[in-house]
Amino acid sequence: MKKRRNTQKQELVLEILANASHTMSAETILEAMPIKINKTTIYRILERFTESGKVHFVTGDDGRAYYALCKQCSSEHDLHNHIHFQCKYCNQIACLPYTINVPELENYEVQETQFLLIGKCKECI
Amino acid sequence: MKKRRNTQKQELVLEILANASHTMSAETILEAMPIKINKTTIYRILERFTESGKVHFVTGDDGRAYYALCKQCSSEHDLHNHIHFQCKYCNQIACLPYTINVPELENYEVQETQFLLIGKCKECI
DNA sequence: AGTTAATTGCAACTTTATTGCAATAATAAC
DNA sequence: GTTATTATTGCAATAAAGTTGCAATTAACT
Repeated sequence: MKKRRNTQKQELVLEILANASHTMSAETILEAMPIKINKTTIYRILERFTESGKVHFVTGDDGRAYYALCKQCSSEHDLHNHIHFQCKYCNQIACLPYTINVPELENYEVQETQFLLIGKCKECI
Repeated sequence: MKKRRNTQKQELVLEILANASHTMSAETILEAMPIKINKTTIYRILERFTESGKVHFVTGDDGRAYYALCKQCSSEHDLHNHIHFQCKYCNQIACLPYTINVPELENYEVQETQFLLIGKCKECI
């Protein structure tokens, strides 16, 4: 993969994620796009950013992927081991500023984590 | 919903999960069934058991739901706050005997949790 | 300019899970 | 026991999320 500077579409995805207060699904990002863009492109942009460590995602218990800019994540190879909260009622997923200590496991090599709390958020209580 | 004793199919689902060393997807359970059964029925049985607290599930980062008998889960309203480990290579998800302490959050009411570690398991290292 | 490689769009497709409806089976009421 | 009621199951169709192959476009490099 040759290094190339970000295209306009890639920048827009980053911008949208940067301004988001919650994680966003691919579809929501698509809707937030000010210009016409194909959904496959969105998926591919997100995939590349996830691989490069700019973006991480949590899989909600609805099975959908929710993306966020890596603001809290320190390094390129961060475990993304902060907590996410998914509200069952408004279905939003937020990144919370709480980090979970990943235990040392003999038989497993941990590369990423997904810590998801599920329940009711302040808006919906 | 009236109380009724488990049907044969429901018992079989429980039995399969009880004998499993890892969590199982709906499809895997279907394949493990010794008798003919419709996939919709599997989904509905799993849904009921999940609601009643006999079974819990984790959503893998592939978006699929993986089910397990609640062996480690103490009460009916357990948070299922033990760790799961998903191997990226063999795609198996295991319940681990490590419990994560759920932090007290001001603005959120936690009802369930999904703690997933992702990486490489002993078999695949 | 011409070559090479990355990016994007489009349509078709795969996979997982859900829904509506009819058929069946189990419990309760008589 | 027979009937009424309610839960369970099967089947076919559908929904939703994400993926794939291929052609077209765009950007960088020489």
